[in-house]
Amino acid sequence: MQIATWNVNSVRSRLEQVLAWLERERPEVLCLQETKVEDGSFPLEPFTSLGYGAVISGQKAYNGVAILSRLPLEDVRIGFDALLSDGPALALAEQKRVISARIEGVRVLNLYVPNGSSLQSEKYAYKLEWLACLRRYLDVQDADGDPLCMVGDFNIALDDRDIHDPQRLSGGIMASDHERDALRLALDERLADVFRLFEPDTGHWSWWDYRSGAWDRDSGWRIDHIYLSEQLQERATDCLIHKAVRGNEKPSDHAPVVVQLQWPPEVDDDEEEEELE
DNA sequence: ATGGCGGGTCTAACCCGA
Repeated sequence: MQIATWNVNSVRSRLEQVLAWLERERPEVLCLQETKVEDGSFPLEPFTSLGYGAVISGQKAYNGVAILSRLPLEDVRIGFDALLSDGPALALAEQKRVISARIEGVRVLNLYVPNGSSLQSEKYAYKLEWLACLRRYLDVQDADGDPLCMVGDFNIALDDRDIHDPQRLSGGIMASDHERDALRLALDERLADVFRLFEPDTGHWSWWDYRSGAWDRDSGWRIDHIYLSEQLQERATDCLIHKAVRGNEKPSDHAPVVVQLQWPPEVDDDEEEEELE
């Protein structure tokens, strides 16, 4: 089972590229961020034609998330307010950044974390509030007991290996202590960045700025992540960034990230014998 | 570098992203 995440920077602008990639790669699940479209205008039909069901939560011009799946989507939850009824969760619900569904018994949570703009900005305070709310949301969600695959555009480089020029950029937006701590607090030992289970080295990016020739200079950041709970970490065999997609004509500034899972777990011989007893 | 590019929509002396 393959689960992918991709900030497409407008699903309508990127439609032909997303469809071509889906036809080629055929992941069971693709989570989209920055769809930038209200639900009534989301292009559902091209995806259903390829065999993908969809659950969506969008708004005009900004943000927007969706989960596309060739397997049944169950128990869909939209916004932090699906699990939290307090003031902060309700206030954060205005921006469409959170959607989840259960797929083959796995809770797939798709997030578009606020960027924060700059450390002095009100948007940075919003980002920290949002991450604090994420932590509380995950605490409530834990009661489900389902294995968790949390994906998305986190707009945070977890450590300096994830930045092309840490000397210049570390400590700034997307690489500051407060936001890194807030994300690590939300992860709280229960979730692992699956890319790092396979690749310890720097030099692997998922986002390249449209400006300043960042792509040509390979000056990127790794800010698109897939986090797995313990049960799924043991089932992961691969996590790849589809870098070539960033070289397309009219690309998104993000590349897709894909995890390969042995899921549902194969029943091995020992277990079969136990079941027969 | 209050820069760069490329989405969006109130098509602009616009806003926003990362």
